Amino acid sequence: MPRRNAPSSIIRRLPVYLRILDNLIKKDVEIISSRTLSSQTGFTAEQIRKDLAFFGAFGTRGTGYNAVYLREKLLKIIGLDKETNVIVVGAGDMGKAFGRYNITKNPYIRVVGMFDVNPEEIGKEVEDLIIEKLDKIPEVIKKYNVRVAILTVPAREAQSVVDQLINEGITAILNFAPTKINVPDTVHVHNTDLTIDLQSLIYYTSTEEKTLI
Amino acid sequence: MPRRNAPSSIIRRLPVYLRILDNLIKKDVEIISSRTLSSQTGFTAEQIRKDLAFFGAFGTRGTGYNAVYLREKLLKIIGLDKETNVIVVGAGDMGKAFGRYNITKNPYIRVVGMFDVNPEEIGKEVEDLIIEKLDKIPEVIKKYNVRVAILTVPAREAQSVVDQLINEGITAILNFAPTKINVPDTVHVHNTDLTIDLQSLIYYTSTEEKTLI
DNA sequence: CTGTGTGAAGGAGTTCACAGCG
DNA sequence: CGCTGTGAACTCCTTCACACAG
Repeated sequence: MPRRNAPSSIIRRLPVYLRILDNLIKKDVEIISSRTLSSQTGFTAEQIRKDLAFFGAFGTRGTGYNAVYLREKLLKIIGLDKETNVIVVGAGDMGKAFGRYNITKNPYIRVVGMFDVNPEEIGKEVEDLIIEKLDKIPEVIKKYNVRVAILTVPAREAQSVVDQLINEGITAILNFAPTKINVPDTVHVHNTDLTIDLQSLIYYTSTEEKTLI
Repeated sequence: MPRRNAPSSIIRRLPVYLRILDNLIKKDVEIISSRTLSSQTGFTAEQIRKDLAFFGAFGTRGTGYNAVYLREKLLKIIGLDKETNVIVVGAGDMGKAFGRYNITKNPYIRVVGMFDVNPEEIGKEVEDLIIEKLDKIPEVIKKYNVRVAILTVPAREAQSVVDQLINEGITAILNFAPTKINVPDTVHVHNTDLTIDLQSLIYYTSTEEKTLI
């Protein structure tokens, strides 16, 4: 469907549109304009139209976008029209949080496995999952056709775990380990690093004080 | 110290440099080149030099950067030369994870309070913190001069909590609630949204399969 | 006359190529 | 001669302005 490689900046906004659409459809909204999407997302209306137009002309001039139709298009573009299974590697506090809290409430994505090295953690239940040893990963990947992994292991273990995961067929990694991980071009990584995020926020609090003086 | 408003893209890389420097200094490395930083961070050497040069000439031509000196400069630029206190609002799994796991190990940042609305959670201990009611926030903010909050409440509560926090003096928010929050220009927000991150990753796994066909 | 779709202009950040200094 | 520091070229995205369709 994409005419050429879509800019990652667009790709990161699509799920935002999808979420707004889901909410509005629940409220029986049928038609939605780029202006409405703009006020709910904070992106400009022009940008939203450009983003959507990148994948095709989904709207009706003078009217707006049909919410249900646009939602279906977005699902297809993102790849959420079929269920996606993911695994969580690293069953620390953070991993457990993802295992139960965030994802189970998401209609499109399902956590099908949770893994850790720590023998004390093995066998513990997190929601409907049982924490297993890392060497069970290949089995689960095969059974559920998993391509996406959430990585919440300590920094020093990250690279070796990543190497294993890639070897076993993972092609996308959501990395919460506070370190750079090396992957081949075929694998996509998104890094989220609390320390980096916090420290860069602190920059703004301190410069604000400076400029006020 | 910044000559003009620093681009946020630079600001987000500074903590990465800092982390590498900390690691290298522990190994008694004294001089470090932009090339070394490049291989450890994945950013290009030119970019790293530009980033650092934005704040001043910290290196020595022909040699490189003095690790300890550069670290001190970075601490000062980011605002980590003095201890920064933060609070966590929302003591769900995610909030608890941040309360104990990630931040207590960070030498520059200290979590000084953890808050929730749920009466069942109040009084529970997380590491050396006791979960308190939201109305205790002003007290803690005053006592510890807090400017930064980590927000891990459900989406529907986010905006009202944010309004309170800003009212009480918070100027920077690390937002984990899966929703857009509205703040005045004086307040900085960084959004981290697991669902958005996962869904955009999934885009790449599905397009990869398409292009292989 | 409303709201989408889009070429053109503009802006922000990155890469290049090299000057400058130890 | 090595590695930093930096103007200039370039690339990518965003904003603007308007044509176009209902």
